Amino acid sequence: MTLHQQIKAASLAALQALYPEQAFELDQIAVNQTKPEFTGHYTVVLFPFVKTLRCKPNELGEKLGDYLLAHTSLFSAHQTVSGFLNLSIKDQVFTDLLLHNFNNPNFGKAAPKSKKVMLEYSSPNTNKPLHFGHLRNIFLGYATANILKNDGQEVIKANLVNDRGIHICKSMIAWQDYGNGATPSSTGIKGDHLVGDYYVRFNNEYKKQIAALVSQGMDATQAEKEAPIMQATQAMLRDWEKGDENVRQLWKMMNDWVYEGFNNTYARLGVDFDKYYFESNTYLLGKQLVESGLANGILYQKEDHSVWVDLSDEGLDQKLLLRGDGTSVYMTQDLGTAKLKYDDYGIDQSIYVIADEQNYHMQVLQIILKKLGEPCWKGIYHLSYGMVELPSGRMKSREGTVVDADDMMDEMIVLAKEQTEAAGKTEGFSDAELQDLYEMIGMGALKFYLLRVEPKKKMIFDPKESIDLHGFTATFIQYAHARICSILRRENLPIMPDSSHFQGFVASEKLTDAEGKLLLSLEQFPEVLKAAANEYSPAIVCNYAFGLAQLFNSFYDNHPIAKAATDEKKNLRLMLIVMTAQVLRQGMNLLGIRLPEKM
RNA sequence: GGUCCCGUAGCUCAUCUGGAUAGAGCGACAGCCUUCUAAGCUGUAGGUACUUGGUUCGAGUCCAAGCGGGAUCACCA
Repeated sequence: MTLHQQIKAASLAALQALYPEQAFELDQIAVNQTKPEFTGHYTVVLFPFVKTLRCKPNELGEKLGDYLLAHTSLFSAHQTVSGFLNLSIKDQVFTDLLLHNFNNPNFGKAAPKSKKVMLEYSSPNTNKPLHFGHLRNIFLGYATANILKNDGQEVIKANLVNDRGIHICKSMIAWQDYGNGATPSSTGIKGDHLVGDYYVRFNNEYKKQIAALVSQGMDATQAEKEAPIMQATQAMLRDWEKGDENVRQLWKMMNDWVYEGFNNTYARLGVDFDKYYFESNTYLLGKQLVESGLANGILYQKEDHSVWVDLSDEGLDQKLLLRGDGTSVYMTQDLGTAKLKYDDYGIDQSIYVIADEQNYHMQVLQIILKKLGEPCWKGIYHLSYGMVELPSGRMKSREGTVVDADDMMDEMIVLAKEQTEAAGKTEGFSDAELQDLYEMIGMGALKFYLLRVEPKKKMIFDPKESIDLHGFTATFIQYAHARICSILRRENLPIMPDSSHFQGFVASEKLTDAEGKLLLSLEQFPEVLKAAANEYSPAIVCNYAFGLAQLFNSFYDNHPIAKAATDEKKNLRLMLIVMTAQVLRQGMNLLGIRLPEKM
């Protein structure tokens, strides 16, 4: 049990004992961290009780505080200030925590529970490379999966690849018409970028053709339909659906280029997947669901044979599920895939990491599944995040106004190199070690930048301003970690020393304010991770880790560690920084951010 | 127009789910390296939490209305 929980429980028991005629609920008891301007670590708010108990807040505070001190071994002092009972935690509670956990790699890790979730993220289209916006999705998905695993859940990371459709054919047509047989190996261009180039090429040609038709007097919407390149693309899609061998071959070849590129990018990003779904395999699945829904009278059919669902009882509109010609739409596919995931793994929850532009779609998906009586509807959770925009607005790959993911990584690593060199911190590293360090710093900064904001909020990224390596950044946390490792090296201690290094240690000296603050923060790590899991929010971990690193830096500045006044203090502080480093590592590890031992 | 999301320091964000005088980072200004890494630390300036009402002992947080920004409401995905 965390201190926070213990204090709540103890306060409840105390109130119950002091006022046996009253009934109290755990939820009524608000326990907060004490504000820095007051003495104490945790604060019980007394106002909720003064009305029913008809007593003065300060009297209640005194009574409650006295009782807690007498009946628990948690507190050393209490003080009531204008309705708030401030409790000071005994040093021994903190030193016990430290002794038991300073080198515990499982501190903050929850016991396994029987909950199986699938978390779908990334889910790219295969017609263009990944951009900065996708990175938010990917980091968010990967980090959240780790956070849920840490919470004891079984997590299957899935990637639903959108590998078919008209947009894929656009790149194919452009390559066929203008590519002259270019391949990644013949051009030296990464596969996903090469295909993306032809997607842009398609749009350029398309625009030209429309303009030409319009100048001949055709109206714009007509021209959009009749542009020869669009006609050819639609024909290609039909051929694809028919299984035309040449088209399928071209399709497979170009998609393979893209996958090779994506795999390269995923590897650099440090993310992976347990299961891939391909829309070319699953896009027909939903049809069956829709047909049985039609047979059961849950859905209805119009004269043109198109199939619809009526959601007016949910306050929504009608939604098309099958076209008049029997082909499926986006929603149909998603219905099928949702069921497939459930059937494949018997999952309890199905999480979708998808941008907030699809909030409505996800809401409708769930409602339709519910109407169809598919049990998988219950577990659907849309982890919605705000889009990443440029100062000029949304990124449009069609218009080439995107910040490319691969370029971004390169730039971040260059930035890390420049700043490391500028700080004169390259001595004592081999070239390979430096390269690894730049990678850690650059990628760490990028990941942290995208994860530190609450997922729901949209972000604006200005490419002209590079991502900072100071302040609220991964670099700051990495630096704190490197400093700790440096001290341990000088003391000839491993990063994770076992208790034999501290034989015979007894904590008897009073903790300083800074020591207490660090320990208080360390103690909160498990509940922070719990909150991050409950709220699907890596940002909570970012904020916590930064706060902890801040506390450490401040502690470091005014407390000698290796040269502490007594052996006891030295050992205590060494254990304290070992634990701090371990918690920082574990927290950042959940976010996919590595911490160097030297920088 | 309907529905949903957002609005906190010049900028980027927190505020532990309703608690004390709203906190960090960047930027600005002023200090701190013969002592474990100055990518750091300490301090100063910076606020009508979009507005107006309401609920409450207590509201940035909950409710209502309005203002501003965004998303979405396709036989696109």
